[in-house]
Amino acid sequence: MPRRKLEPGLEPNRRSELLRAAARLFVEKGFDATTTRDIADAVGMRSGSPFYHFRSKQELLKAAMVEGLDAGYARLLAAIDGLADPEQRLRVLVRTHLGTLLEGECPAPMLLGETRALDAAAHAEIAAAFDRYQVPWQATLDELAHAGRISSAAPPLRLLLFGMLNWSKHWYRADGKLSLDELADSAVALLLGAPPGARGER
Amino acid sequence: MPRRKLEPGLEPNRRSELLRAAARLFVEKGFDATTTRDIADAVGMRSGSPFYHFRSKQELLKAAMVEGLDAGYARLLAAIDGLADPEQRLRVLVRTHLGTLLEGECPAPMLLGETRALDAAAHAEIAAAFDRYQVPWQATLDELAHAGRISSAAPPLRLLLFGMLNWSKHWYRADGKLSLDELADSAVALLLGAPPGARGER
DNA sequence: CCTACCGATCGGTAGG
DNA sequence: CCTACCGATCGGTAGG
Repeated sequence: MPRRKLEPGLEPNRRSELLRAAARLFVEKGFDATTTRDIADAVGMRSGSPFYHFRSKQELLKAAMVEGLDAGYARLLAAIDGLADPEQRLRVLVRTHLGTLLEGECPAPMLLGETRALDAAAHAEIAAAFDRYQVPWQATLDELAHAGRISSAAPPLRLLLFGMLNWSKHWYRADGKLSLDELADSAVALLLGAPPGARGER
Repeated sequence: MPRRKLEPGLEPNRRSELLRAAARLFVEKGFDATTTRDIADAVGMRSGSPFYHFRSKQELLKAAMVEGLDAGYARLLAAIDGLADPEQRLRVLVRTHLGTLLEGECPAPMLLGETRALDAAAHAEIAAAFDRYQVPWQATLDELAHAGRISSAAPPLRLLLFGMLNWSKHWYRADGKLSLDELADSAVALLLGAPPGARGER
């Protein structure tokens, strides 16, 4: 017996398959334009079956966002592990974030606009996940300010930075001339200005 | 006879009322979640009547975007009229754009994500309107680069700049501590770095 | 611009 | 996780 098709719920994979498909479709077509039938089709289920795994379409969105953000957070921590220089760390944060956003399967920040449909409790869970995600960013900006590389690390700076990165989802084309590395460099250069020692250490 | 209620089409106001209501609702609830009945209600019409003015819901979105962008463009030109200094002009462009976006009635850039629902012809019209809107920005950035105030005015810079401004729609609260002037200053400071002469001319 | 309406679709559920 | 289905809603239209 190769693999029982029955015994639902014992395949934890199905849940995350649904989540990934939902995230992709929500980004592609929007929350409202994506039907639960689309999501079911994408993973080879029948129309009613997603509701065995999730109570509602809203919960699918909430889970996709929270789990997507937490996965991105883990990727961030792994990428900056051991990097002591805040400038280098900023560069890695930016590049990793762009990778998640533009190449990854669950560009959670792009779904921010879709959360209109969610209730207050879901908003709170998502906000908490965003807060976690932003911790290493703010820490790095604080260090840069302390080192005099930027004039201030007040909150608007972090928000403007995320804005300039996240908006790239609207215009960046993977098949264009601009590579992700170059885009990351442009963003870091915009934030830090030209390197103080002319051509920098890297 | 105070005012004929009949004779439709002779009131050009109704069309722009529909457009303004549609833009506001599309931003608030999203294109798909906004029904043509919502839009009709918002201007006191019956459910079928918007279709007397617009062929489809899609055309309502397209018209709201194109006319919103062109109105913003006109506001931009009026605001920078006579400003010779590129740094001052950038500041005014940024502040005017934020005003349109965060206080105005038709924050067209925020509807960019909703255009998924439109066909290629509509996309082309909207892209043309965006191109018009960006002309004074690129010109100003080119001047700043020429004057040595920024190291390069290559296209990614303009796109990153729009991103950091447009994203503020997701987090900026008019009732918060940060004023629009302060936000504009933060954005300009991020782009230009600290003024070369320490505390600048303004 | 209104009335009356249609065909299609959608989120969700019962029961297995 | 499937079958079968419901109630509600939605974009759009005919005819005036």
